[in-house]
Amino acid sequence: MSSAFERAEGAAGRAVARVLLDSALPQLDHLFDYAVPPELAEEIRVGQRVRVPFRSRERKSFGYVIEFVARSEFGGELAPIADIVSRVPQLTPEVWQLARAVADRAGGSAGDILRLAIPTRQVRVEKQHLAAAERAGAADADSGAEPSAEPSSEQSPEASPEQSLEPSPEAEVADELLAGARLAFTASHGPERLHTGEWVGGWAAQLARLALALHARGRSTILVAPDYRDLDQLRDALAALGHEDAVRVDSRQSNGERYAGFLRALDAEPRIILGNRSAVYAPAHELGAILFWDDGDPVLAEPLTPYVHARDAALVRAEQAGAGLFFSGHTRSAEVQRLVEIGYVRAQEHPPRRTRVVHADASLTPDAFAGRVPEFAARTIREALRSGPVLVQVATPGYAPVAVCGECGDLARCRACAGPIGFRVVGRASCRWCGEYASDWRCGTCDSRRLEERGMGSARTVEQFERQFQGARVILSDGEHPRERVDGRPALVVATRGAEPLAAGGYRAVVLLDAERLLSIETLRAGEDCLRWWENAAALAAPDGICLMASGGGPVVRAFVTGRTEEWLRAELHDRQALRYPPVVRVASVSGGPDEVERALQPLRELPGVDFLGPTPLPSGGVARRPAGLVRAIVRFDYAQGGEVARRLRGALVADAAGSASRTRAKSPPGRARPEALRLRFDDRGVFDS
DNA sequence: AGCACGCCGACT
DNA sequence: GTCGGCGTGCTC
Repeated sequence: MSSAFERAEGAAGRAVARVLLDSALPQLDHLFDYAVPPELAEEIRVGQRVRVPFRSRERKSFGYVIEFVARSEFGGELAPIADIVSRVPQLTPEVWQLARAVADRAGGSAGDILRLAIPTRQVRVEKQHLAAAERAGAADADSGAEPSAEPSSEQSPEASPEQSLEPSPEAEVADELLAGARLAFTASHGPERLHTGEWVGGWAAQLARLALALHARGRSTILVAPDYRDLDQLRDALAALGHEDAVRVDSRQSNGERYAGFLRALDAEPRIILGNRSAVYAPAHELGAILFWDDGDPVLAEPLTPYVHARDAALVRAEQAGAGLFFSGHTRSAEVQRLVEIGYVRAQEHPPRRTRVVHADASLTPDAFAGRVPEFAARTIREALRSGPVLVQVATPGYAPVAVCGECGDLARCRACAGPIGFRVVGRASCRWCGEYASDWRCGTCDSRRLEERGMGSARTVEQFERQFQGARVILSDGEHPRERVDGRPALVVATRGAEPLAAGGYRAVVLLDAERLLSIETLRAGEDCLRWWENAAALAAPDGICLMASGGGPVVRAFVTGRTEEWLRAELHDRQALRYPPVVRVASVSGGPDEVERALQPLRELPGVDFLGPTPLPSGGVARRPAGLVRAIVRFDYAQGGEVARRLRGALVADAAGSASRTRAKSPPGRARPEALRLRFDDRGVFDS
């Protein structure tokens, strides 16, 4: 950023520090100039966290030093920086540039992105890290080697097999990525045995080899996977290849662990950074590539403002850093498919190895139900159970998803919130929205008090299977009690989608139930999500195992059964083109009071490639306790207009927030934020779902 | 968010 | 001529 400039100009060139303040206020999302006092001139650096006076001489705010300039453009007198919080420059120029660009694209504040990127400091952890780095530096100076920030406790790299540059498929891909390639890769089904004896998905072993090939070339890699179970597999695969010291970023870490990893990522060393969605913002020395596993998983969408999807942040970062991008999955997301079709991402051509899939549609043999599964599926399960584990994927956790009146058959509704009632546990009906137990339930139609179970949750399926397959070991894995692994002995494993355990050697059979129920989820992404859930489950089968689609029909099921998922996705994207649905266009939802929303939309009306849905009234009350009178509009725009749309909506947000202070004071009593305040949300894939 | 500034009506 | 209401805009 300004380092060359700094050296040239010396202390005079650093007389003024430009600082980004910690603040959620959109009006403050720009740089403020501060004088660098003489006593801090020696130590101060770009990227350091500082304490500065703000709003008055006494009140202090925190912020990051973004750059130095010789003199300020600001008209008034500059306040001096009060303090340097830590001598470690926590914000690298690359991450700053990324945060700025990502925030601008999403109509948000850079500070909101930095909160995801930089963990809170832990003094003890930092002292430890700096002491270790100093010791290593001193040791290196003695031996005449390059100074290194590497803590001395780490393994010597020569001891591990990871340094080899031998030709391999991964080495070839690594070279392409380092030349800036952007690739979409469909990973083969099936598990792989590590030389430690552990089993991981073949995809994990492959991504680990790729990350190590990049590491061997002296470059850092960011490896992003949706959840901790995927991350554990990648960690194991890396460890088996001799790389024990990947930097981990995940939500289960303590803040100390997180900060320790962050400091290691900051070191001037190539690192493999392994993490969830926020890992895309990690500092990385000489970033070579960002690798994604299963980018279609919705948990990669950030739930905090400005709601930027990890994939989008990675696209920006790869572009800025000149790094490669690698999207790996058993299926392709609609977003990556779009990137392939516009030629921005290149699809790997080799057909992946795929589990044999058979369709055992119950509707073809209507009398063939012996219990939870059609007779043909039951035979397959019995057969497979003789030699190993069998996976059964079900749609719903709990006992029975739906409760109906035992007299008239009407759907049972919660007395408190009118939500649907179901059985999470056998014999215990409760509301699926508010959780209230339906102990004194009465039917609104016939006044009966008798509730009946409808539908099959995972627990009820287990109950059925214990009867139907007597003597079999039945194992349950769901969101509440996930099982990461099962051994290779015969067992009937019932799992909800996404909670399937990995089986040593792979499952003899994978049975997919409830297709019609999954497909009936009314979202724009239902088809895409189903293909992802099914392919990910099928991938857990042994190479000679079988996958059984036990029900359903229609284009999505057909695409899965015949393995023509890419064709289906192409057609799906083509349909969305006609409808102007994402990801063919971008969307932003603009909500708030009718006047506020109208003022925000006004500047967009003249832009080409932009259209509007609404504004329409938002429902009041509900779980969010939203007041009445609010509206929402959906703005759809071409990618090329994204920058301009975001800039104008952001302008409206700043104006609304600046004016809001006075209006709030005048009217509502002090309390929560002004409800009619303007709210923006870009690229929310849920906007078209009811 | 909090605080200063300034414009307009009501007062000494 | 001056005090203080509150709407407006700035915070380095």
